[in-house]
Amino acid sequence: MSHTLGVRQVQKRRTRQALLDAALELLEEQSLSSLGLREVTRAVGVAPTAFYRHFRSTADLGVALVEEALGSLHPMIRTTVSPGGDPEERIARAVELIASHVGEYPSHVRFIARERHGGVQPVREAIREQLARFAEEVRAELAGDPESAGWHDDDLLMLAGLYVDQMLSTASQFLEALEGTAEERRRVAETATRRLRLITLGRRHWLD
Amino acid sequence: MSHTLGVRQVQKRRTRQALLDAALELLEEQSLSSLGLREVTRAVGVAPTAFYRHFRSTADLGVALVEEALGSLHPMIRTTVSPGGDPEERIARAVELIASHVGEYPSHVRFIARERHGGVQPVREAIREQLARFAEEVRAELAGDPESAGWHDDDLLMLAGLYVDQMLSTASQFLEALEGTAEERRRVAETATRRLRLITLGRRHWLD
DNA sequence: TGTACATCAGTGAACGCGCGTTCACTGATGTAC
DNA sequence: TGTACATCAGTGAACGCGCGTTCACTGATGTAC
Repeated sequence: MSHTLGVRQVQKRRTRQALLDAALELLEEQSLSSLGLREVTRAVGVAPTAFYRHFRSTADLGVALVEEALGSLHPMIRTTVSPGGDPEERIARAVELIASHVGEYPSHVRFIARERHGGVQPVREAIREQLARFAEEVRAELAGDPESAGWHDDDLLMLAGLYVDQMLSTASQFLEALEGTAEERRRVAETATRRLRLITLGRRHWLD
Repeated sequence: MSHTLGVRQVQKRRTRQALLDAALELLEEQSLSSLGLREVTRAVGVAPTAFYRHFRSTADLGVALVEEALGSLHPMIRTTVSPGGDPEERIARAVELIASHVGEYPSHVRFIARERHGGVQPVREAIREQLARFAEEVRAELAGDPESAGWHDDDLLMLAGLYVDQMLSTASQFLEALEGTAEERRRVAETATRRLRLITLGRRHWLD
C-alpha cells in the first residue's frame, strides 16, 4: 500500500489545478459573478463539459480558490504577530511580510479583496470564515504576550480583528501601488507602519 | 427665465432615476460586472434601447451610483469627526450615525463595499477618489482640533485614512448584521466603539 | 393665440453571439482473477 | 504475466436562451414666428 497516486488521479489533479490557475488569471480583470465556465475551459484548452468533472459551478471553483489563497496563510499570520523583540522591529517585519506576499501572490490577494464583499454568497461566506479563523489565531497569539496581562478576551479579539483588517487594507493598498512607482510603494509601507505604530500605542495604554 | 424644467426633462430625469433605483436593487445580489442592461430596463418597464438615452454602459451607470451613494455623505462625515465634547460621547455618536446610515441606505452601503475592489475599473476609480476626498476632509477637520497641535500633516492624513477605513469596515459589519438579531447589531456597535477607543488612545499618546 | 417645423425620449424588430447544461460517446487507466 | 471487464476524465454535438447593439420609427414636447 503506497501513497502514490495513479496516473489517472495525477492527471485529474493537473487539470483541476489548470482550471483554478486559469480562473485566477481571468479574475484579475473581472469579478467571479461574471466569470463564465466556458471562458475558463477555453483558457485551459479542454472541452466546456470537462469543467463539471471538477466543480459544480464557478461559485464552487471560487470556494476552492479561497482555500488556495488563504489556507496556506495561517502559519505566516501566526509568526507575524508572535510576541518578542522590539515593537518597532515587529511592525517593520509585518509590513515587509505583507509587501512580499502581495508581490508574490498578487492575484490571490486581489481575488480575496474583490470577493470579500462580492456578489457570490458561498465565496463571501468562505472568506468570512477564514478571516474569523485568522482573528482567532491572532487573539490566541496575543494572549501569550506578557503585554496582554489583565486584558479581557473580548478586547484581545477586538484588537486581533483590527490587526486582520489592517493587514487586508495594507495588502490592498500595496496591490494598487504594484503597477506604480517604487516611491508609491514606499509611501504605502510608510503609512501602514505609522498606522500600526498608532494602534500599538493605543494597545499599550488600553489599561491606563 | 425660470429654473423650471420642461415636461420632457422632468420625465427624462424620472426614467434615469428609475434605472438607477432598479439597478441598485438588482445589485443587492450580484456585482456590477455581471449586471445586464436588459435586466435593468426590464425591471423598470422600458425598452432595452431606452437605456442608451441615459448611460453609455452599465459601468457608466455604476459611476453615477457612486456619486449618489457617496456624494451626499460629505457633510455627515464632517460633523462626525468635528472636534469638541467628550471623546467617549463623540465615539458613541459616530457609531450611532454609521448604524443609522446603514439602516437607512443599506443598498448604497453594500454597493460601495462590493465595488470598492470590484471588477469594473472606472467604478473602482470613482470610489477611490471619493474616499480620498473623505480622508482629506477628515484631515482638515482634525487639523482644527486642539488635540492635533504639534502633529505633522502627514500623520493627520494617516489618522484620517484610518478613521475612514474604520467607518467603512464598521458599516460593512452592520450590513452583515442587518438581517441578524438586535444582539448581533449591539455586538457590532460594541466592537466598533472599542476599536475607536483604542485608536483614540493611540492618538492621545502619539507625541509622547 | 395659432401654426409649422424641430427635437428627442422611448419603441420594437432584428442581428449575431456566447452562454450553461444535457447526453451518449471514447479510449486510456484500473482491477479481478 | 495475460486476459476480460469496469471505471471514469475528457469529448463534441446539440439545445434553447438572453445578451448588447443597430436601426429606422413615432409621437409628444419644445420653439420660432
